[in-house]
Amino acid sequence: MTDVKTAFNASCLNCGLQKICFPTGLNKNEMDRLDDIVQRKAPLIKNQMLFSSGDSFTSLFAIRAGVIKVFSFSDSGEEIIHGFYLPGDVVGIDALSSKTHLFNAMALDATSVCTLPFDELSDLSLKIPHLNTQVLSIMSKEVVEGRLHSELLTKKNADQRIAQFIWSMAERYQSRGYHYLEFRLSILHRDVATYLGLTPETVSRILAKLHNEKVVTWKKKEVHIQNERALKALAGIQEGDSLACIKVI
Amino acid sequence: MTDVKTAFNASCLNCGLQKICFPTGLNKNEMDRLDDIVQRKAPLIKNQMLFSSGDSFTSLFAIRAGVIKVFSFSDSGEEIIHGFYLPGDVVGIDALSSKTHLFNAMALDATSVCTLPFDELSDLSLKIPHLNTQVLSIMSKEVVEGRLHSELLTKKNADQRIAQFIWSMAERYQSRGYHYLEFRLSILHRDVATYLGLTPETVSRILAKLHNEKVVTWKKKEVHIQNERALKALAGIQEGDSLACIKVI
DNA sequence: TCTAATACTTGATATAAATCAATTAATACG
DNA sequence: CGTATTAATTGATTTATATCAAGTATTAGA
Repeated sequence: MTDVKTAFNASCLNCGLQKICFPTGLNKNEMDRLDDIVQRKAPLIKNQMLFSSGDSFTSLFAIRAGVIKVFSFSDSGEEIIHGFYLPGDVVGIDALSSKTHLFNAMALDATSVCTLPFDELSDLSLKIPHLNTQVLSIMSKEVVEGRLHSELLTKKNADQRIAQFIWSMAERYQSRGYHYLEFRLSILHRDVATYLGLTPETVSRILAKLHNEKVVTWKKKEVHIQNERALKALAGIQEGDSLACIKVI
Repeated sequence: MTDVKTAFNASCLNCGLQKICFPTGLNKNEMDRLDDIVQRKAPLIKNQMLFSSGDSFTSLFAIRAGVIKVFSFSDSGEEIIHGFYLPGDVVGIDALSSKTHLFNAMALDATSVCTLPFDELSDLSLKIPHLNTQVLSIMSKEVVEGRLHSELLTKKNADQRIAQFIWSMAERYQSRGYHYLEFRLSILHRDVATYLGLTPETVSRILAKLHNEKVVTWKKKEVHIQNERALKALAGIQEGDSLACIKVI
């Protein structure tokens, strides 16, 4: 275990994602105890499944690096994308009630995760009340996130959806301390279309327009925001405001 | 307190909603301890707010009778409806992270709720691990519910959305032991339109069609399902299958 | 019970985005 | 490194649902 930790340079205490992951608000001793139950394995390769619908639920997963796509299929076999999860985000909490995964989680890029066996996490939560609060907090943010997505789907047109999507990714990278005006996004335009309830053709046309208008360029997995103000305006963000206040970032 | 309980005939132990509310899986002693922290007040009247966006979060609310609409407003002031909550459902969990309500909750009819002060519930949860599991389970169902709503918004046409909405209400009433082919629904057609991402005109037209085709009639707050099979088929429910397996019902 | 306000209905028309179709570009892999 | 596969683009056309408009029905309040 110590070897593994060393190999992935990975204790919670040293992790740059502390502030947006589980350990938020834990003291050193508590963090060490959390660390003891965290398992770290070899990274997933692109297109590898973290879990699949039907798998029994045993653990939550905190993302250390990479991107995870969470999705399912409609009755008619169409893919439904529920979200893209970045470093510091936690996936798997939706399976807590059913004890079986109802969704699929796939790495879109080389992705490493911390595995938190849920039974052990539950036991520890009883001893560290603040940890329990953390788990509840992560779940409540996920609920709020879902409602923001519904708002996007019911109230925004195609341009606004795409602007909001790109801007929310920028904010999420910013909150993690990365560059937010230029970043790599290993998400297919097709997947963005699915997530936003649009077709790939529509996404392509709107990205072409945003590129021509020098608002934002997204080519070959690289996003360049050229006009932050215009992008935010399109996304419907009030100047000075942020999605972050209610968003899982 | 005893007086109040008597007045509303309301202890968890005697409550018909046990199986779909908090107490699921608690033994008699545990249920009594839960009962001790539950507060019951006079019912809300139609259009009265249970809480509003900006209110500080102190309690969860379990619905005993009536309907609660949870909603917010977009930047442009349009109402966004996130859900309708029935007896046995729990509202307020979305505020757990922010400690401030981000959404509004309004009674659509005379509605009575059980108030669960969250600090006391948290303390009790540490002593009754199964109660903690219950809270987590309720939240995870809420996440799944949100994703089903997103599926509806991205993959279903107007007819399917309305059929699915009516059928899901029928299932929820059925799971509570009420009549499910004929029931009172005190939800405005306009609110259903908002919830489903449609206009009132579209809802009106489709309800007229479903009435003519003798599938389902919804007039003056009364729903009559005349052709269950056709309704389920429209909603995209496989025969023998149910939304309930993954839905908060 | 009457009246005002709100909710719902129905028809005509407009429109945003889907669909269909045909290239071109990028990526993966032998 | 070249080829096969998959993804993205761009244009022409269709379509589901929104919008606009003008009614009728229902509900709430004096």
